[in-house]
Amino acid sequence: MSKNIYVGNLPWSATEQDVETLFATYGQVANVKLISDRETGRARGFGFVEMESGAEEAIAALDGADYGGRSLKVNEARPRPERERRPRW
DNA sequence: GTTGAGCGTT
Repeated sequence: MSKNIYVGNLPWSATEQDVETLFATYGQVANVKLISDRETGRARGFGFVEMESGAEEAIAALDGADYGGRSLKVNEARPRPERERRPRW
């Protein structure tokens, strides 16, 4: 099973591979999802990392860690309200 | 050619 992690305060030039490499130091990274503005396509500077293992270690190690001259914000991701909207009929 | 707290598109 994997664990969802929220990562923020990322540099706008950071890529998913950068985050994956960073988190892969503490565990197995299953998936990386960087959020960018859907309308403009600009990077929002935060994303989500799904880890198979070592998630807590990565959070503890990377939360507040200096990356790109900025302090990273790493935490467990909140559960998403809904993934898909279903009509009631 | 920009910006800076936050929780995501399927």
